[in-house]
Amino acid sequence: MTTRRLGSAEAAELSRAERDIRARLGDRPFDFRAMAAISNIYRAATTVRNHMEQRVLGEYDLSWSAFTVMWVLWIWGEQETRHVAAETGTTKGTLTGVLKTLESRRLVLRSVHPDDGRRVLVRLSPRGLAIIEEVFPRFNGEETFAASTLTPAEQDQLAHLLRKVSARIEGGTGVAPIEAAAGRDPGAGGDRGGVDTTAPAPYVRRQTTTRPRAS
Amino acid sequence: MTTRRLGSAEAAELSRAERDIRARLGDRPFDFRAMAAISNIYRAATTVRNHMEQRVLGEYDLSWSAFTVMWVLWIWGEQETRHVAAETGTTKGTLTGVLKTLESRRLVLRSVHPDDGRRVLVRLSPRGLAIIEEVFPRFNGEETFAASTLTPAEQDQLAHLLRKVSARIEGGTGVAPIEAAAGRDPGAGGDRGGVDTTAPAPYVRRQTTTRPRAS
DNA sequence: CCCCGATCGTTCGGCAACGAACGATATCCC
DNA sequence: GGGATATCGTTCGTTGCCGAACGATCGGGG
Repeated sequence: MTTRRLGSAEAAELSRAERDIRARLGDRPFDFRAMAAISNIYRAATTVRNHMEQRVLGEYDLSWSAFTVMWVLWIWGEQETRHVAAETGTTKGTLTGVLKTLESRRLVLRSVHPDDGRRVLVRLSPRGLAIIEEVFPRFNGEETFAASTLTPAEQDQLAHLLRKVSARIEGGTGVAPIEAAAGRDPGAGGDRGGVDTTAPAPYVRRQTTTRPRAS
Repeated sequence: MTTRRLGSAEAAELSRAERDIRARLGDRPFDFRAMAAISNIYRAATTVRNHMEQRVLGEYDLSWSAFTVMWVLWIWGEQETRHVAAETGTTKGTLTGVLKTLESRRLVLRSVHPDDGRRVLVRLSPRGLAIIEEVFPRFNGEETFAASTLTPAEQDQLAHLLRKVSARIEGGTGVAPIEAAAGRDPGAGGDRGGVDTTAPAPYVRRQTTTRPRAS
């Protein structure tokens, strides 16, 4: 397939911003097709997250991260904190703070691992369980709403395409040539005690800026 | 890994997390199809952003927000800060901090609006211009990489589906209708299936003006 | 002129998030 | 056994990000 000029059908769908970008950069050899696909992922994600925070989570005074932590504990039950951190996509340090907040509100309970004094187990309190059982159905209702302009087949297609993008990045090493990235298992050696290493929970958050520091 | 024997074509593709969820919640009337579609948006976005920060932005000591600000100034030229805030999807308060950082590194320049002492104009410095012209091609190269497991037609399809989701949420009213809130004008048009004319810049963190806090 | 409301950018408090450093605990190996 | 090493969660410093409060500035009306 040759790189073709912008078709009118696609042009009609472009946002003003996307048209401006082509007006500004159109003469340079950028990959506008990939740019549209990838950047719209980010845009949709922030839109969805803001929607959820405003419509559902705000009412219960839950942050996104607090919700994801409770959700993980709901699905998988009592967990070691390191598993929760991996599953929610946060660092250990962040999780400590989130758990402190949740514990102060008596939504989760911490306890020391009986066989290993270094580890800490965390689980939902009865109160936390009641909250998540009330919140999640509403959350899922908003997911239905968000996807409601897509047909069922399109929803499946969207999930399918997104999984391929995630797998590409998670498995690959970047622009540097790699092979068979999609099917690889990069999780060898990681002991996560019954939790999948390669695929985090759906509502993972590792979004705010890190500053990997150059210099 | 490619075995299909779980009842549906999609089942073979589910991550372990997604299978566990169905094992835990499968007897409840949730919309698992929408859940897969929407939650994978968030997961892919997190993956993409982390990838970009580590692979490209980190080398230049740029945060994601700093990059988006510079990118907006690159495409649209000198802007009033309120426009930059709207375009990058941050609040005024956040932008102040980001601009302060960028200005301290001499990547952007601030100046008072000649006709209105309240407003502030911001533009790229020559140094900032050099940086973004060096960074963006690499950024776009990583977008190409991220999308490289998709065919061109699939990339277009992905962008198309995501635009429909974003438009639904940005223009729609949600499950529990809210009006007023005002602040931003989500374009006329209302609920037409998918074409979005008032979208912000691609790499935005979308933010709505008024957030009805609980209690 | 001068007040009044509106607008704009900054400041501030609070939470989230990261990486690095740290102390405590467990395990390995001689 | 006992010291070196590894692992785990917490603490610490910095940045991002938000909403609210604030001071400065502009415009209109009396």
